Amino acid sequence: MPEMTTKDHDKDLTSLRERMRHSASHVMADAVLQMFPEAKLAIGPSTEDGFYYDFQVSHPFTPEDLETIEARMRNTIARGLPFLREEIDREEAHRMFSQQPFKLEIIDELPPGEAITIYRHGDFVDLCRGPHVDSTGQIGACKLLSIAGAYWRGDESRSMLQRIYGTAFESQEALEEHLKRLEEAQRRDHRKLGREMELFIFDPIAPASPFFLPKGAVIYNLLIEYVRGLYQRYGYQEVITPQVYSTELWKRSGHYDNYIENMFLVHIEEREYGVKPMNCPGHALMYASRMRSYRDLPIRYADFGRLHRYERSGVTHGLTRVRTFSQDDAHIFCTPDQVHQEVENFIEMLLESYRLFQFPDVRVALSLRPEKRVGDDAMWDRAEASLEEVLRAVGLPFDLKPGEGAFYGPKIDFFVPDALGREWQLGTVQLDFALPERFDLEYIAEDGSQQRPVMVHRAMLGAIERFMGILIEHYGGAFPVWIAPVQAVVIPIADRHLEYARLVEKRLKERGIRVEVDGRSERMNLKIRQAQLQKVPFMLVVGDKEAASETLAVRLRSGQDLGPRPLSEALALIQDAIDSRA
RNA sequence: GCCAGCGUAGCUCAGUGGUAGAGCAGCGGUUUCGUAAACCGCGGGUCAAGGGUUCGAAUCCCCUCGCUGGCUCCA
Repeated sequence: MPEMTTKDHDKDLTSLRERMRHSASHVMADAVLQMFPEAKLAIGPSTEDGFYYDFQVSHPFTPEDLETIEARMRNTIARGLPFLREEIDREEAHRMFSQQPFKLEIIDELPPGEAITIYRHGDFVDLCRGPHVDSTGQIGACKLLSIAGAYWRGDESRSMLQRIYGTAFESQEALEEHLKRLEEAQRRDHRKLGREMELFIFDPIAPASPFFLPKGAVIYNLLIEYVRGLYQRYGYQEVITPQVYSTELWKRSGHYDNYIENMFLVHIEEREYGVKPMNCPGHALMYASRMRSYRDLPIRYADFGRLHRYERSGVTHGLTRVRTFSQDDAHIFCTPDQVHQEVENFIEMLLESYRLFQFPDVRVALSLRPEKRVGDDAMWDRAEASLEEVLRAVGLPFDLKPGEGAFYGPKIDFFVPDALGREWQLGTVQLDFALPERFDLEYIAEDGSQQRPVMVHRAMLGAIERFMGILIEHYGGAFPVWIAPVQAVVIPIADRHLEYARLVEKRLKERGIRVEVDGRSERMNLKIRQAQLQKVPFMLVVGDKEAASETLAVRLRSGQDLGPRPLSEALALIQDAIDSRA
């Protein structure tokens, strides 16, 4: 027998948990049926770190119900009932699930000839492909977590079911560890940190619209400044465009037909205007403002313009889904031949920035032609192939998402998870064949003919707001020094050290370091504690010794005490940390 | 938009039909201190908004707004 490797062990554990959780969902459905015999069962799979089951019941589940269900589940688990697999034929399946319309729907969609399997434990039976653990006794420690609504088949036009989420682990310790991780993640929640660190606020007077406080604005502007630096190297030109356009523009761009319910409209002097949800039509106008030669291409217009989108109530979320934001948006106008190189250059720039921020779990998706689309198949073939080639050329693993592309072209999206593992789209690069058509964009080719350029929409960080939200959670508020809103706090021990503290402040400010002096008549311990909570990278303590010797006692937010350092050395230390962007 | 939950002081929260509370923060004072919370005192509320039930509502009901967790959506 070969020795079992860690990898095998992980795989076994994953498979055990999957079977256990799937089994737990059956046990939960059993408990729900005991309490509500008229409940209709939908589906109950295992998930990344738990399971759920969807039910249709007229009685809305309450938190108390959850406790009762959990108690019944524990009872079933304690009884150690075996899971029994059976194969049945279609007719029998119909009979068996005659009271379960959702199950009937699933049965009818199974390809003919495929075996129909059911799993039993005790008196409960469910249509199910399996696999399960051998007996309910093997389920381990489980806990129900929340109640949510979910559409049958994920279809908004069909009934809303009640979903119960839960999780199960092989041991009580593993379960508790998981719950602790969740709590830990909640401490990193950017909404909580944003308030505590005075980065931004929200006010119901402008729902889903952040107000960036001075410290938040520092980070916001530094991100933009960073992107500007990249643009300089990668050949982008920044432009500034209007905020509000007559709806004639949105009719021409197609937004009026496809996006109007997400737009803020204003009526002035009997004319209708739309606040821009995107920059692209404005850039198309600039492109079209003069004759273009193939020699001018590619043209790369970058725009940090503020966008407004009326996101449906219920979908907004802290900084990560807002109604007003700006993106590191740019549009590249190029010849079809240049598309590959442009997309590749963009991905290179994007990966450079993601490396800087040390995102460990970037997921890449290539979205292909949707059913409703513009352009002929040959064009889509070329466009999709071109994006796929680039991904292979740069060696990025990616998921294919058929049907998920924009109506105007295929796209590559970059997703990064928040503290709780929810994925958010940050970067995107989209090919667009529709807008150049609608705006009649042209360039004169080498042979003198008029040609249609391709438009590439692309954003690297995506919405700065969303990016900041992810960044806050990623670092738990302890930003790298170059981006920390306050890089150093000078902490005088007693009032008599204030004068020297001010001198230190002056020296740091001369270097452009973002420094504050905590000059309150408070104890040093309190000042250190508060600087720690604010995650300030450098705490510079000054007392009698330091004032006398022109030194600083340097403390890091890790808790490490570097002891007294000459002023010049401390300055160099901070400067290095900033310059390295680490 | 849909399902469910929540909304009490700046923040975190207690208060389930009978006079609105605590801690932190804030303000005033005392303390001048060596690496994560000194001490004493004082203010602070349209209990989200509106309507209803009741002798009486933070508490029960209706409606609106906002937030949270999901679902759908993310052009």
